[in-house]
Order: sequence, then C-alpha cells, then structure tokens
Amino acid sequence: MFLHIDCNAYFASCEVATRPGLAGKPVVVANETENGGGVILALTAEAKALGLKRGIPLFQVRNLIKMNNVIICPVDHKKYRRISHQIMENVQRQEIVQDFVQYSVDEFFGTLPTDDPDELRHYATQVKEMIADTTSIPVSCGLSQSYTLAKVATHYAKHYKGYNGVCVLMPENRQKALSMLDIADIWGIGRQSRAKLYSLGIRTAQQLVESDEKLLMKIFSVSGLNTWRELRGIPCIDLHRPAKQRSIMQSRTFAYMTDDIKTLEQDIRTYAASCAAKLREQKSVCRTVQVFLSTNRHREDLAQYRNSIGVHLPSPTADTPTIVKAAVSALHGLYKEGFLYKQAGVILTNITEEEGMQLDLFSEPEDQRHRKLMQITDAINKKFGDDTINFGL
DNA sequence: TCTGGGGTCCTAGGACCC
DNA sequence: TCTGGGGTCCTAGGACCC
Repeated sequence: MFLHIDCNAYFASCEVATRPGLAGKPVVVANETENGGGVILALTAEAKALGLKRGIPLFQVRNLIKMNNVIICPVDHKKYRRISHQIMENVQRQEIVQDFVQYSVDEFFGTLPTDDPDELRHYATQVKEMIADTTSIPVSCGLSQSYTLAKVATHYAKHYKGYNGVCVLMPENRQKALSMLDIADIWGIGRQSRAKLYSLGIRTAQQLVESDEKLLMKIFSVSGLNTWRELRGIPCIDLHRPAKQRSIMQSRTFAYMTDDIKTLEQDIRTYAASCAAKLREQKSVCRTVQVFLSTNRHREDLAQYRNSIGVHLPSPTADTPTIVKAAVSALHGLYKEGFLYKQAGVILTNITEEEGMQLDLFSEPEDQRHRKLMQITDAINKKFGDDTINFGL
C-alpha cells in the first residue's frame, strides 16, 4: 500500500518549531517586500481562525493583523529545505517505510508491505509521532492503493479530527470517500480541468471514476487518464525523477513598476548570474537562456505586454559571462518602450550533465579561462552568503 | 502604495528527413 | 480536378504541482 505524508501548514510549522514563543499564537509566513507588498504563504491554525487565508495580499488584511497581534515571519526557504531534509533522513533511518521519496519540500511518498488496515494505521502513526518528536513538525498521513488515492486519504486525515492525522482508505470505503470529494480536491485536477468537468456535470471524484474512459482521454489526454486510473486503484504514476533539475529559474516581481531598461538589465544580470551558479552547483550545463518580461497584470488601466525570448548558446555551458551576455541580449530583443514593467526573470533550459559534454569544435576557449574564476567565486559565496562576490560585467 | 517564486510534464505544430 | 507516406526533433505554450 502507498503512503503519503504531508506536513501541516509547513512554512508556518517550521517557524513555530524553530522560534521559541510562537507556539499557540497566530503566525503567518509572508514574502514581504520593502514597500509593503507580499502575500500570505502559510499560516497557523490560530491565524486561520481569524479568517486569514493563504494567498491573500498583506495590504488587504493589515487591520486584522494589527488588531490581533498576528506575527508575520519572513519566508526562509533555506530553513524549510533543511528541516525537510532532516525529516527525510529520520524516516529512512527508522526503516518502516519503503521506497521513500521526497515529492516536494513538504510532501513525501513511500510504501508499506502490508494491506491490513490496522497494521497500516499503526505503522503510519509511528512515523508521524517520530517526526513530531524529532522535528516538532505535525504531519498528516494517507494510505491507499495508489499515490492519488493516498493523497485523497491525507485530505480526509487533515480535515477530520477523528482520524488523528492518519487515514487508511481501503477499497470497501473508497466509493463513499470519493462521493464526498469535490473534483477540485483531486491531485492533478486544476482550475481548467475543474471548469470543463463541471460543465459536463461531473462534480465529485466518484462521478469522475464512473465517467467514460474515451471521453476523458479526448478531453484531458494521458495525464487525466492516469488520474482516473489511480482513483480506481490502479497505480500508474511514476515518481522516479532525475536527481537534477531540468530547468533553473530566477524571477522577481519588483516593488515598483519601471520602464527603464538599465534597471531591468541590472536585475536580469543578477538573475542570470545566480542561475548560472545553481547550474554549476548541480554540475550541469545548459544550452538555452530564456528571459521573460511582464507588465503589472493587476493594473487593467495600464497597457499590458508580456513576452519571452530564448537564446541558443553555441555550445552547452555554465559560464557566467556567457549566460549573462545571452540573457542581456534576450532582454534587449524583448524590451519595448512605453510599458511599465513589474516582473522579469531568467530560465535556463536544455540542461545536460557537465560530464561527457559535447565540445563544440569552433567554440572559444573563453570557458576555460573563466572556470577557475567561477570556482573561486562559487566557493566564496557558498561560505559567506549568496551575494558576497559577483561578476562586474 | 501594496497582488510570490520555482518547478514538471504534455501536446500541437513546424521544420526537417528519406 | 489532381498534390505519397512515413518518420524525428524541436519549441512554445498550456496545465498542473508545491
């Protein structure tokens, strides 16, 4: 049987776990910017009880936050990665869960070698309690015959107190569980698919399960069909993913809107350089540098423009100057006067392993000359912080 | 005033091959 | 009027995830 572990209100739980005095208080984690922007990313049960929700901009709830002394924690991804790594190691060391894989920063999957509901509940409870004891992070566990059904079980574990955080979904109670579940709560059904299914009169997971396979294939293609099969208890999702990222991205929504290409260029240079550093850290090279630019989509009164351009490099590289140069040229190709820009970013794609890299017969030996320099800057930044030293290009 | 950031996979369609 | 039949590879964009 498949096990799914989901950390409850993960970012907020990490803050409560690591900062004494936060327990029992309304806490929200937000990516606050210098001019008061930012949205709520995670919140504790106490904060939820006040009516706050994930995803709402802080400026809309300033009063509520002030009146109730809600604590705002700035988002700290490094901390969250560290704690999830710890959870990963602890569960593996415990040797109860098999094929344990990390799915995201706050979710894990594995299997248990039994289909006895009592044993499953017992094992999952042990894992859950071990995680709480060692990291103070509360988690919910779901168990069933496929990854998707295990996530359905976790949904119930989270929303019904009686489960004590562990829900086992067996074939005999599956129909009832799926009849009570809105299709929007199924893993793999997003906004677009939900709208299409609603218009066909399909609103519950059970109705989806009973729908015609060919119809679903026509509308949603293989990914939708996989979801349908998984809900019927036929596992067909493979979580084995390459260890290295296939794309590397950095982007920001600016505090202000700007039409100044010099300002944009400065930002693009910074993003490109930091993407290149990430690329080298995973010992990869890339062949395409993509840049995107966008106006403020929330301002309907202003002229809108968004676009992206991908620049192909003559040969795969992780060389900062080469990547930055490509990003800047892409930016100049994209930029149009007369718009106020709010967001920009750089994405590295067509990533391959550095080792066994195909060398271009005609490429310049520039890469070689920069290599030593980048090894040193990477080492310094790793030791003293990301922006300690950078390229003045 | 103020509205996140970082990923994956799939598909259609174009360009090209013989 | 009528205009092969297969393929592959690449990319942009959409949909989804957290």
